[in-house]
Amino acid sequence: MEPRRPTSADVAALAGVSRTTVSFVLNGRDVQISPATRERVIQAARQLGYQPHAGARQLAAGRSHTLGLVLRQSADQVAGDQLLAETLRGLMTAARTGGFRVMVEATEPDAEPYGDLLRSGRTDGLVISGPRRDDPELRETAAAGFPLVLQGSLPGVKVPSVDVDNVAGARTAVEHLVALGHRRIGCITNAPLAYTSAQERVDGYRQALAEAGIDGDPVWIQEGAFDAPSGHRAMTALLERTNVSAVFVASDVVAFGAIGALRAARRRLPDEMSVIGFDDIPLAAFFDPPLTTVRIPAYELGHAVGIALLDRISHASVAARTLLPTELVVRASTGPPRPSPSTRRES
Amino acid sequence: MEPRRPTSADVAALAGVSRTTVSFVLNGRDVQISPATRERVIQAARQLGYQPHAGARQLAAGRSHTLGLVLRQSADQVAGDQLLAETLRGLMTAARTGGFRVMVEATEPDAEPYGDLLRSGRTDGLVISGPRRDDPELRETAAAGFPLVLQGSLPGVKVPSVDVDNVAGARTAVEHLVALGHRRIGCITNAPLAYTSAQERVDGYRQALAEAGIDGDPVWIQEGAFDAPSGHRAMTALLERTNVSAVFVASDVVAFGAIGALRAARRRLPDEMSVIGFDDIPLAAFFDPPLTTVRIPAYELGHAVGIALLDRISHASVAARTLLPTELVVRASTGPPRPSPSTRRES
DNA sequence: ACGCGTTACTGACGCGGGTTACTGTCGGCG
DNA sequence: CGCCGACAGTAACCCGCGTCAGTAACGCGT
Repeated sequence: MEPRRPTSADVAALAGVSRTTVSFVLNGRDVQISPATRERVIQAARQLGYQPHAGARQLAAGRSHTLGLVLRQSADQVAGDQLLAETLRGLMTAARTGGFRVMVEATEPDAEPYGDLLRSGRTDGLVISGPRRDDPELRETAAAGFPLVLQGSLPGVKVPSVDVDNVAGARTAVEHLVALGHRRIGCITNAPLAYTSAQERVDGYRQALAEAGIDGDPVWIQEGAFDAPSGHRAMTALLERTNVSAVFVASDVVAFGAIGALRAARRRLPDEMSVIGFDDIPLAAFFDPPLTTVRIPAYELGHAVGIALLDRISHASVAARTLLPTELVVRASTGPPRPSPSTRRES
Repeated sequence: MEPRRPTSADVAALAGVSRTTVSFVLNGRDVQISPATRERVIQAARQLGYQPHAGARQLAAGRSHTLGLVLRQSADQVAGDQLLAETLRGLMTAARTGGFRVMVEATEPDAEPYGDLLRSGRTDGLVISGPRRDDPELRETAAAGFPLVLQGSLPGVKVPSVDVDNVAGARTAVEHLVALGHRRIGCITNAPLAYTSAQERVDGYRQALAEAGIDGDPVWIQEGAFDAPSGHRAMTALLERTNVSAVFVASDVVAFGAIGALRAARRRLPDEMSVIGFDDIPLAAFFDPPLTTVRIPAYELGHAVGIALLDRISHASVAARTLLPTELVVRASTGPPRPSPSTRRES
């Protein structure tokens, strides 16, 4: 027989006060309790190892003190997400400052719904990570007034979002290539363009080209899709169909595959081709060559999205859109273009 | 004004039955309800979009239907854990089959406790991931009778554990090197030997050497510590102090750093040095060269640990120790030793 | 001495759903 | 015809806590 867990009534009995007083003291309500009593209650609680029952508290107070993180991505994407752990850590840290915990739910897009997390009161709010363009459940849930915050961007949805400044980050990357002297700059996306982040990074790429007075060529842009093999394919296409001297790959993982293709084609980095990535995953510094990339502040992203959600839950005002700055990390995969191998191609 | 969420009383009213009946039907209790009534209740619940209140249910039934995942590692380790996402997915999938959700908690060792997750009733059981040798809280919590399952191994603790067969995996790796003809085989650990997994992998390495009739040299073994830089350092030491022709690196991430050191030393893989890793992280296939390694079934690991915990919670019997098999994945970083550069060293 | 406002605390209700013991009804059988 | 048991369903209590309305005691001014 286990010694039944102590309840607030036990604490009250031990401290010689009413249960109400215990509740007031432990929840730090307005000071209508004498310091002496307060201390007695606290001691009693400590002595008993009292821990409020989460369910009871939730039932009575109407709040679960739990945040939900919904991973709205395919299994492969989740598995390949190098930054998830960091983002999660940031989110948990933020949650903890508000006395919250984090519940994680991975649902393939168009598969199981997540709204029950809210409707069952299991969570007080949700962080939706990496949604696609369309998500009916998102609209419904938001319309129902549940606190939601997007991690990522989704134009046209009235939900606060926190994201990395993809456009600026991509622009920075391409500006770096331009500064090195490149004029023919390819782009491999991190995902199909239906994904907002992919679109934004391409936008940044285009902006940088425009600012540099470079006429882009649509063929310079190839689509990647989250993983290294897609980068390999895209780079192969780029080598076949263009003569770019540098490539902005909007994802380190994809860049990894792209570099593999360069290796297979016996193109040396950075002499014969510069490659700049995006994300700065933990292993980026250990690529061969060490990858120049654009750092995403993953921890801060998780933290910021957590704070935003906490604010929403407490009805504080939340910026409709928060963009976190990225940072250029120059390593060894980029350099000036070679004078000119001049293998100009037609068309 | 939001339309208050429907309660079981609403469902009961709509179906024209008592709340008790609703509860019986929705929880699938013994068949003392006529099919017609049953159907009416189900329809009513569906029509109202009824979702039981998690807190109330937890309070009444005493179970939260929530699993906790406690990451007992330093922030850096969590960030660098390439397999976490997969393991988490497996755990969530297992949880879902039992109607459970997953709550994640990352606590630095010796920092915040996690026992309150259990004592507050927020979770019905915990998966403790990657504990070190010692953890007083673990012993206490286990002794208090809370359902715990370790993901990893911790000798001497009476808690069921699920882990990868590190010993066999390491042995397989080294046997592979032996089969290629190597006799001087180094080892870089994945972590300090205080970590069980590191110790086990070294044990496997030693076993394989012994079986092959090779007298190991203590200098052949260098300690890595989770990240690539540690692998770089360890490999540098190995190059300076030994003349091994192959190295078993007990972690792909560490191997990445080790390969960096080889590159810096202008040693070509696999001609001048074979390297085999452990884990088979998503990027392993895209190393240069593609890394031969030992695959950890990360998803299955998470799934198995989840099932074990679910069993413990429902008082089913659980194996004290479950070991999942690994799989050798041969890529291009290993090959036969070169005939003999014969730079035999003394000592 | 009395009234009145504080201060310090408590009684009792309700949150929503699980569950136990009970009631009423009907068919079948002796 | 009367009794019994199975069947279908229900009333009422309980889980542990937050909280509002209320009460007792006390100080203070007149």
